[in-house]
Amino acid sequence: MLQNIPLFSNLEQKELDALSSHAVTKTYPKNSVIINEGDRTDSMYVIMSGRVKIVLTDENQKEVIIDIQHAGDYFGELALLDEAPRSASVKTMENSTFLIISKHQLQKCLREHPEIGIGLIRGLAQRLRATTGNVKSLALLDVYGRIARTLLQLANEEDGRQVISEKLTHQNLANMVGASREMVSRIMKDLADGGYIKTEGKTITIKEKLPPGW
Amino acid sequence: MLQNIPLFSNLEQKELDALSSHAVTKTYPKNSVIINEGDRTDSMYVIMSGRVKIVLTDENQKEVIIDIQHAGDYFGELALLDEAPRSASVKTMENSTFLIISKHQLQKCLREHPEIGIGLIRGLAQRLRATTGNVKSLALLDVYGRIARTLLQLANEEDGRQVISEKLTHQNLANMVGASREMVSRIMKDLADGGYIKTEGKTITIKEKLPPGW
DNA sequence: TGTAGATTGTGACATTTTTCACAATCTTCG
DNA sequence: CGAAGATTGTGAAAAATGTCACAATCTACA
Repeated sequence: MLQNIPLFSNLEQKELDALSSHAVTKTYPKNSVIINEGDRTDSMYVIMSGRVKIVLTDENQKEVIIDIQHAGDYFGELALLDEAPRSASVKTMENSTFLIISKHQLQKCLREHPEIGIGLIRGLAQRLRATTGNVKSLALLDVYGRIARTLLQLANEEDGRQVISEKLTHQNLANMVGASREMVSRIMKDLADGGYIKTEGKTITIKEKLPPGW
Repeated sequence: MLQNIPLFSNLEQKELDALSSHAVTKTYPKNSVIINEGDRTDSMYVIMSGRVKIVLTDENQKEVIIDIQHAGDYFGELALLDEAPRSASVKTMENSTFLIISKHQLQKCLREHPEIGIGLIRGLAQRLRATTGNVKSLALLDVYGRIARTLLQLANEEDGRQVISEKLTHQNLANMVGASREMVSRIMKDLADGGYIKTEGKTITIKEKLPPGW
């Protein structure tokens, strides 16, 4: 299973076995909290199946979703680099199972396979760029612009069409762009009415280039 | 000079010499653009003197300031990790001089001194946490809250008082929190009137705990 | 030391976004 | 299948924030 994960893909079979034999596999039901912002836990999690959201939460439980991850993705790796508390929470959006690798275990593995470290760092750089992009959106775009950007980022080319297969409620989208659920509903409706997107079942297709400023 | 920079502080004198002898020192006047978001340059810059702002810019020149850096700080290190274009621009806020280290040069140095890599990574982790905190503010706090948070972050303890020595215009602050200059003026005035902060010359003192929600 | 340019303060309005309150659909799963 | 719970759509009103337009200070430097 691990060999499908880019981060570990160039480990040999026996290393993979070593890693997974020392790691714990655990399954959580939908809506479980896996990591709590502020906690001082330090394991890294590889998603074997399911889906999670990485969130920042308010004292009033208002949340921002900074990422949604799927099987093959991993989170919690920041704890490897310092002793700081968790910077975000992670919650399952579906029944999900994880491979949980302890900091100790992973560090051992890193010493033997420095190339994993490189991968980890590259991933970190990507996350920083993505998060920086988020700041840019939040500070410079209005709600419409943020939604448009988010939709485009979620979309994958599928025979000439940009398709979003991620199952998202308006509330989810709202939490991703830092806006109210109602605002998202209205804008999604406008986009659909304008012929820019089409919702079929749970997938959204972007039909035309989204209008730049509306 | 380099030995005062934490990142390089545990290099021996001759390494420092080697690094700086292969690096270029350059001075730029106030308001120069050092790095342009989107460019594919890949040097790292150490600030020897002066002050810069790391900014994200709009097509209409509206900007967000994601960081302000001083002598001893460094930027541009993300380019070491991948081939991606610059994720932000850097502009001098004052006449500033930099030590410019090429990617090639730094990589050589890294091979000989892996501990520098560790420092670099730690710094990266910190930046990611800081940027994540920024997203949280932008998405969950109103302008007042974002200003309060920014002021507290800029402040340093100085004989029992929280003092901000950074010289900031309201426009700067506005660009840091993603708000209009006028909004910042009004809120700063309210804070002063309420006795929460006091501006003396160019330094701001936070007199009392800032009211949580106002 | 003056003065041009930058910065700040502020009222009046315009715009954007949120909030509230329901009704109307969907979905899920016992 | 059917009911409970989630999700969506929408109008009206409130709240937050931005914009504009100046006047009043500051500040830097020629």
